[in-house]
Amino acid sequence: MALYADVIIDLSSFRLDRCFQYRVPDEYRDSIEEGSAVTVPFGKGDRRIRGYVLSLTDTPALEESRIKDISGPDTDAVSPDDILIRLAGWIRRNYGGTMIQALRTVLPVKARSGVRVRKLVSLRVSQEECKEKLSECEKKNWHGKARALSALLENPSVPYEMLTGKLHVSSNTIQSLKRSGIVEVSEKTGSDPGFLDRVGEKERPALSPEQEEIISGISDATVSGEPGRYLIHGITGSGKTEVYLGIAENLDRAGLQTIMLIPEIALTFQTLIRFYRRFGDRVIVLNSSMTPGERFAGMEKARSGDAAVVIGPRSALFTPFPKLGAVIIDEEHETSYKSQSPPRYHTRETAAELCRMRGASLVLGSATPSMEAGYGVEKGEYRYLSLKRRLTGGTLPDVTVADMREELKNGNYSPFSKVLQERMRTVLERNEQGMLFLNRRGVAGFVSCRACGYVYKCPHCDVSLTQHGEKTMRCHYCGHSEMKPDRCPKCGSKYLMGFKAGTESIEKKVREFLPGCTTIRMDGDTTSRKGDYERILQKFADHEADFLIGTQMIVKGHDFPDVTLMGILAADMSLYTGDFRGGERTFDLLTQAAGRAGRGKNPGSVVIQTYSPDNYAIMNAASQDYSGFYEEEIKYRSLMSYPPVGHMLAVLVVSGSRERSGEISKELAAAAAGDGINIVGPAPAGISYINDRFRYTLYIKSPDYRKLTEARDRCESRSFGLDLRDTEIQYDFDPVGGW
DNA sequence: AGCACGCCGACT
DNA sequence: GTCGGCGTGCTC
Repeated sequence: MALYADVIIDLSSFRLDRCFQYRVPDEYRDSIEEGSAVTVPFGKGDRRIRGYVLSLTDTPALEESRIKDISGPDTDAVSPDDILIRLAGWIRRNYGGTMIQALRTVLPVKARSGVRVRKLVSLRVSQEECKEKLSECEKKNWHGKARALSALLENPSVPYEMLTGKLHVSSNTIQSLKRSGIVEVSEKTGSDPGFLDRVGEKERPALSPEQEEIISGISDATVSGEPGRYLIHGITGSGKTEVYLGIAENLDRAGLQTIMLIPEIALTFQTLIRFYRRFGDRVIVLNSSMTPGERFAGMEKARSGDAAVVIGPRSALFTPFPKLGAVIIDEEHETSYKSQSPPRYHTRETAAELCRMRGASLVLGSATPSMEAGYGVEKGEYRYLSLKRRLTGGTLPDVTVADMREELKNGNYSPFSKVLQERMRTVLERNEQGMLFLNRRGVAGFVSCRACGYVYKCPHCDVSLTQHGEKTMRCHYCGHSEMKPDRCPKCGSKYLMGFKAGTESIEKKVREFLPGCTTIRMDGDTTSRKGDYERILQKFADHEADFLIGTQMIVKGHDFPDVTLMGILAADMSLYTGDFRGGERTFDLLTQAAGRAGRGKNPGSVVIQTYSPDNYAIMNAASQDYSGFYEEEIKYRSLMSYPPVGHMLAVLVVSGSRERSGEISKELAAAAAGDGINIVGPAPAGISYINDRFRYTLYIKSPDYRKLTEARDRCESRSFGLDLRDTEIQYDFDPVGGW
């Protein structure tokens, strides 16, 4: 009966983003179904190309003679099931791009190759002997050996790359340990982390009543067929991971699987080990260092139902489990959950859709929930659960806000306030450690008054203006521009400046200020090579420097027990980056930064330096008050109709000439126009010129998301009639991070 | 995307 | 006369 198949061709061009009809030969009548990956002849030369059958019919849509036959099933490709196809369709509709791009993001690559040989390092001596050796190494300041031994003490066997990679033990060091007969190096093939069978059972931590309640609440509801959406709000160290484990375990008992998502590069050995201890080889781990073959093996294991949990970054959302119980998104507010290439999907929303389709629960976890999650709670779409107690000990740090306007008034022109200077001295005297955090997001630079803190903002969009050239300031949303005046309109001071300072100059100033102190710098420049990041953190953990100076990357990281001071040098930098998420980003960064100090025995202190001490993001971060921040921020979003209250579609036009970009973006703006939507711009993009190409952006706003997808459809149909050679158009719904 | 067809300039 | 430039249009 099904004679014809609507096939989507595996070529990502928006001109081919539609179905082509093929005949299903008799011999494949049974084997080809909806979702099947097939090989079809395409184009003049009938070149063989992969396609996916989206639907089957028995009526031809065009002349019989023009319809070609399917060559056969494509066994080198994975065929998506109907849910995955529907999810891909949903992604295409909601985030733009082509259907084939959506399918490609949802499907694993089939490649049975490149299974690496993994080497394992394990202990050849008893625990006691190892402990002795460890203290010996510590005395002799053999940091590398000490790290290796303490890892081996925790786990009888550790992957070789884990030691050389994350823990930065050189292969020489391992050789030396091997020669002295303390460890042995064995090999294991296959994609399973081979040390599993040697990971000992460890006693489970006792659960707090809070944790128990959350675990059973979520898993009972899910198992009994009433999946829900939850937000777990809990500070670092409040035991979120234990809750995730508990949920996954309960679901597993009921035969349901769990997808555990973590931000990019955030998968620590510790987290991993905890999942392995609980689930053994029924955990699938996905990470960026895996070959396509290993990834595919993981997906097959999931499909077969042999696994209980998958842990990985956003792409792990598409793991084909037979019976999905829950998707857990840890650190849900992290920006890496938004894809930055088409289709620019957001993991949180896509997971919500997947869970809806599959009857699974969605669990978000964060110490500083996104505005989207908070708003979801407010609207009753998410159930709010909180973990208030800090289980791992350590006291909340004492936070001081230093008003840099006052410092200037008092003649302090250095980048360090008086308080910070004092605390830095104390750190050095007590042989403790300090971190200095320079927020360098938003390179372009806002314009502010150093005397009173006044910041120039767009009169229409209420985001900070950005300096362009010597004399002009511009809004990245609507293109509004004005001259930079000589004097501050509020206080008349002439200390108006675009904000800039680098970690390098700060490092120099620290050394000048405290001669004899040691510093390490961590930023884009010092972490260009693979492994630099871990190496620097490890050096600092080994107390090889008194101060660590760096950008946002120092905020996330392991606990440093000796760190008692966190200095945030310019809290304002992330506040005024010319987009509407500045406040949220600042609150998140400051809260996390504050949490870095005082993780050990000694109490910590945090100094936040700012020109806007009464800004609500800064004030609420200082008092660690999430709901206070949320209340203020949602008012602003609501007033300006920014997400999550309203919705916003960014359209980026890139072309080789400024005029063409401008013209095309104007055409699209005209095409997008419609009822209930508001068009802002077009204007030159934040970065208006890169790689000899000119970029314009256009923002389309509406309280109703559907109106935005409709506007996008109008733009797409209009663009068929435009000459788009040398031109690229990208769509980004509810953007995170700018262009 | 890739490939053919097609209509203009300098070459064995 | 013909080889080759890439602009234009189509692919079930």
